[in-house]
Amino acid sequence: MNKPQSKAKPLAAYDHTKIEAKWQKQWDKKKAFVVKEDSTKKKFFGLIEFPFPSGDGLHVGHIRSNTAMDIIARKRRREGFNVLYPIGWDAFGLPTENYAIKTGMQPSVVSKKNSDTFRRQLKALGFSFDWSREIDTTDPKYYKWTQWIFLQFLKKGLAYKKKMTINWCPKDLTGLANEEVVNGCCERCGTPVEKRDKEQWMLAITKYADRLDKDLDTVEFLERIKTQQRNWIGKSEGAELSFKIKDSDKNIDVFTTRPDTLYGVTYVVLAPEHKLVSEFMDKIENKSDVEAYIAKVKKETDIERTDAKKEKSGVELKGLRAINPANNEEVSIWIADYVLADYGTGAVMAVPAHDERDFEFAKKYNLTIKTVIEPLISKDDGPDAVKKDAPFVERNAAVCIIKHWSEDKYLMSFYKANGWKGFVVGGIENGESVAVTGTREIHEETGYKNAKFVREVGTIHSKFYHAVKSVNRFAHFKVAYFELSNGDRDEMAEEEKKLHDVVWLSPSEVAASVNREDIRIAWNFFNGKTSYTGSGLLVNSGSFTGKDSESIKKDITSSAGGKWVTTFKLRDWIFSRQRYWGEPIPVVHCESCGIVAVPEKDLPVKLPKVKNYKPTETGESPLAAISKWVNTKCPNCKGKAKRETDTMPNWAGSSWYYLRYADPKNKKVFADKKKLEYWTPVDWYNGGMEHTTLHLLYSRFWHKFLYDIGVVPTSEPYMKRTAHGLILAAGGEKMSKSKGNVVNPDDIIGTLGADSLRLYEMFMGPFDQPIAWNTDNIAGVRRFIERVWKLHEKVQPGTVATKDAQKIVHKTIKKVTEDIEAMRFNTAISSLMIALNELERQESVAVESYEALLQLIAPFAPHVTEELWASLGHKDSIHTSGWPLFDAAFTVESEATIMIQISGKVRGSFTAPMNTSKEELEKLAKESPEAKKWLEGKSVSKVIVVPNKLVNIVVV
RNA sequence: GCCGGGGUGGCGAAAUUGGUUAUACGCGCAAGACUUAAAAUCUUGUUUUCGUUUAUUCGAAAGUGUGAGUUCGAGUCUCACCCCCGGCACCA
Repeated sequence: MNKPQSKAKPLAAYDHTKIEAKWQKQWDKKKAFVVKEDSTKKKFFGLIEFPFPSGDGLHVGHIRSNTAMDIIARKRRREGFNVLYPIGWDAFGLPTENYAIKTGMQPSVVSKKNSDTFRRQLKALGFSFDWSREIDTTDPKYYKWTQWIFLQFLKKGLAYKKKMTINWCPKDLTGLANEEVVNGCCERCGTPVEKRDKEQWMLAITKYADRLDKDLDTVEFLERIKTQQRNWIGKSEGAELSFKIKDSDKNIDVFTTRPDTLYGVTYVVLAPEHKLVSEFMDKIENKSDVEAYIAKVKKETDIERTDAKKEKSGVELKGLRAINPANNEEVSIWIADYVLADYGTGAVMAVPAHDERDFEFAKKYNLTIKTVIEPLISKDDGPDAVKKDAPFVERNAAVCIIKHWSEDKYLMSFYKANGWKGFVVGGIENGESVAVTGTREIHEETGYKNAKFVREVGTIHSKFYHAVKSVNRFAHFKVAYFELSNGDRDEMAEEEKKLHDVVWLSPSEVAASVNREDIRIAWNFFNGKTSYTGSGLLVNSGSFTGKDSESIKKDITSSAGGKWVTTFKLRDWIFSRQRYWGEPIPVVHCESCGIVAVPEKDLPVKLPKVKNYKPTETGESPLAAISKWVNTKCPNCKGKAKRETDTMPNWAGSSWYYLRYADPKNKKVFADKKKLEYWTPVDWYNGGMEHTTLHLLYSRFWHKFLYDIGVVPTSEPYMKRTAHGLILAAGGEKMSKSKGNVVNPDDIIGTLGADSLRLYEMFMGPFDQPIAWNTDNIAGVRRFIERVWKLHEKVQPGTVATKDAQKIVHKTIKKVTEDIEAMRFNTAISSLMIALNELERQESVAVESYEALLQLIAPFAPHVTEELWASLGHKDSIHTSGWPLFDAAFTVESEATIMIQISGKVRGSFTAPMNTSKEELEKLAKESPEAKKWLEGKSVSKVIVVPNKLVNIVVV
């Protein structure tokens, strides 16, 4: 260690422009952040999403993410890690191509110009990137390996060509992947997508669906990222069952997660596109109706078709009947737009009693609704939770819904003890009917004499612990509906009056008061507006009647000859784009051999330079027009062949770029295995939530594939994934060029400096939360930097740090160290400000205190701290100095302030040594003047003492 | 509809695990100091209501989206509801 020799000479005024340029040059020259593999050191691979170099220049959002990871990277370096923090350009993509078309420039030229701007801007922010590893996805030396990976997919049969209906963007004139369609519109330009039938290259991501889902358990991703990916993959387990079509040898296969409701099937529904519909068309009696309906559905767009709010429609296939495999019952067959052709088997069994959509459909077309499940509510928490060791006692009871004789109001009992409202309930005696029990109980509990039984509504079962009787109760509530014919009423018995009042409520008031699940279900039953979709006890279900619906799903499935299967919502990845600016797909179409892969030795298949790369209306890539490039020889038979003219989506290059960082210049392999073993996996990856079901999912898929073919050492690419919140424009809207509300970082760097900008973006709010830009607030962090600069004047060589100064410094070390790890940058900076305020109050500041402060600020504001560090006489960079450690002796208080509370209200405080005994604290509190004042004339009923915190004296 | 995240001063936001008089830190605003003046800088103040004092002051109560609950004690826990943001959505 070199000894600092502070001269305590006043520094010149803080000139950010000079300082920032000076140190950036210096770091570049010294290759301060260039790393090599070093087996003696632990590695840390920190990653941010490499930017797409758009013509708009760097966005303040990039800075938020990059600064956060820069702070972490700088801290790791100083903790002794060998840190890889790389950068590159994800430069293929439509905006560049569109701009090139508009201006007549070559996309490669536009791209180069844009990445030059980005590089200049990133360097101006002082990020500690290893610039020697810079990569560019549009560099043939890079995309050679993107193409190579594609060939491996092809070899394993995971890349395949298929004619299918795809989403086509009429503005960008290209096909899109499912992940790129947002609410039926193109993710990039917002144009509603169209359907087109096209030959497409596909990647079989569905083969990895289960692992992509399951392996989320092995990585440290933010919970919301995991949920979102799981959602998207959409794993669902259920039964596949076959309904035979009567008088034929064909079956309708259906997928269901609720085989327990099989006995409640009253019809089956096919998607209008289902192939059985056309196969049986001649047998359908109402053929013309059916054909008309199919034609109508085909005309609808995806958005119209899948709007859940739209009223469902359908038409019966008359003359066809299906047979329920469970009980051989015949049911009708329908086609309807609410059944999707491409999910499950494209057909469903309809159970209107226990499925919302089926219910709605059945109501509309007057189809049978057959109840096969009665709700069973089992309390598993609270004081009435079922006790494992207590016996069950069954009991039948009537629940009475009672209507007023003249108004649309219903009777409820208001229980005075707990404020609950409920319907009149009474035990059913042996052999008694609900009607008899109900009428009797209504009279006993409410006094009303003329209740008339109208109908039974349904049954609800309930299991709970009956504390008074010390048994578990298994109650069967029969819900019945009564109407009062008039208001004739006897006086309520005294003991009933004590328990509850009688209140009349309107239907909406009833709905608002039913906060217990069983009462709510009873009320819903009565209203008949919804179906019961929960679990419970089976009825009308043959040999399964009386069983618990959850536990017999698999049994019912096998008894009906079905099988238990897993399905996914995830679809295979549409990998072709009909545009110029992407990696050419490295295959040729040979007249005699068909599709032939370009030999690996011939990679890369370079993008030809052309004059016109405008996309075409025909759905053919512009490359198709370049006959010189297209016409080639088959590598196999040397016969005539044409090159594939579709290109890859821009998600291709980004699916493996982090691997290339480990060995960016390798010409023999995409990355040397030893280097991969040293650097990968990525330890910490920060990026945007918008990539969760795109880039993040795609790259996990590629990585797993590369792992399977043995070329990468781990099965997951990223150990940890975090996400930053979006930076919005001042009004809270998205920043966009068209709205003219984009903040240009160059301006701020010019006026206030990169350090201020970095500090502001970290201080503006919680890192993971979206936040609106506010230029005024940058002044605060700029002042902070200036005050740190000025504090230098108070640094005197001979000064011994006071106890207070030491305490605040060590507390700050602790806080900043912890906050950086948790990405709580805003509170880390706030604690640095508090420390500065404290040190400014000192007469003079010890060198060690000031140094510690600078060392803590350094990751946030690397330039000004480097300058001040040097001014203290240090020859080595502050960014190679060890990360400060705190001494617990200074962070633990020796005295505690004890609050005096009287009946929970704070009335005063006193100080006492740490860990003073409870008895002592109580004594001290009672002797305090505040206590004396507030306790006068009162008597103490209870005293609560929390050591080191408070004494609460409760009085009456 | 379902799944996440959130609702605290004029604004961005703090508040270990329920417990040191809620609003740290920053912005803004107000007053003062310095200055011929302004900017910059520094100092002080800045939740609301009520009462009190000529005034500086002093005192009380309420207060973290709404309503209830648990507790000696709730921004923090429970229940119901309202609103905002993000994702998924006729997924069988």
